[in-house]
Amino acid sequence: MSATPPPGSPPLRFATWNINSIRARQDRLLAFLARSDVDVLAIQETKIPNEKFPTAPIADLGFEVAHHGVSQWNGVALISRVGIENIRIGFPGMPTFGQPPLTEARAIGATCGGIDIWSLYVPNGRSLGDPHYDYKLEWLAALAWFVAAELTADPAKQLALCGDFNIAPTDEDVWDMAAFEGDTHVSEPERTAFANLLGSGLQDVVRPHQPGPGVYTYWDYQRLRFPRREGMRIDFALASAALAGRVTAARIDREERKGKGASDHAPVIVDVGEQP
DNA sequence: ATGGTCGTATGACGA
Repeated sequence: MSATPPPGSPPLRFATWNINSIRARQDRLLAFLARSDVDVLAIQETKIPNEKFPTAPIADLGFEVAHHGVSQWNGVALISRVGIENIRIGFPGMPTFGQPPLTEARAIGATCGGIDIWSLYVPNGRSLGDPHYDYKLEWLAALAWFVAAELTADPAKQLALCGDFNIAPTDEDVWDMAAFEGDTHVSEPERTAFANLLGSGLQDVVRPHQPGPGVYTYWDYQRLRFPRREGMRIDFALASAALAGRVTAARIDREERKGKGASDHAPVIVDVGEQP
């Protein structure tokens, strides 16, 4: 068990990646950990219950794992070689879905290398007017409340929200707005919810280093979307002001989307400098 | 050609 570094944190690299099934992507995940030099990786859609999660091969590479999965759906994890402490399953006020209420595995948080980091899988929404769409908006509103409370308690907190937010915040974040007319991910309520989340005290720390248009993190498996460069920017690393000020670089590992057996999402990687 | 593909309780459904 490694210790969390003391305040005055060292530089580190963290990343977020919707891997779309740990079982289908285990070899790719291990290869990514081996080559990317990430210290902390937030993954989403592991699609596996805790007891089946392949912790051992990840541990062999020197990483600790905190995974939250209750079924073959959803599932989130944090993978860290700079310690994992203060593990939190879900966030206070996180909504449930349906009746009877279902608590889904969409959020896990921990302190890694002096940063409070969360792996989040925001509900997809399915379609406008679907109960799942309302759930998505409620989930995002609750998340904003949680972040506001965290930053009110400690305005200097090093907080990172990583994950698949299932929202393209601006028209630039999709390849063709006409293709998304009447669809989720681009609707005004979703974009307002995302803006409110930023308003709780967070910044997109990738965009300043990867200006658009044409910068995406997700490409549908269908219709040759990836080779046609027809994607969406829906995966984000959002940071509190104290952490955002330390970010020195960020990139999207588009290479990981290539070839047989790729996830439909690419990893998003952030470099954090030493705390001044 | 109004789909095309992946993933999951392999069977419809979710993304």
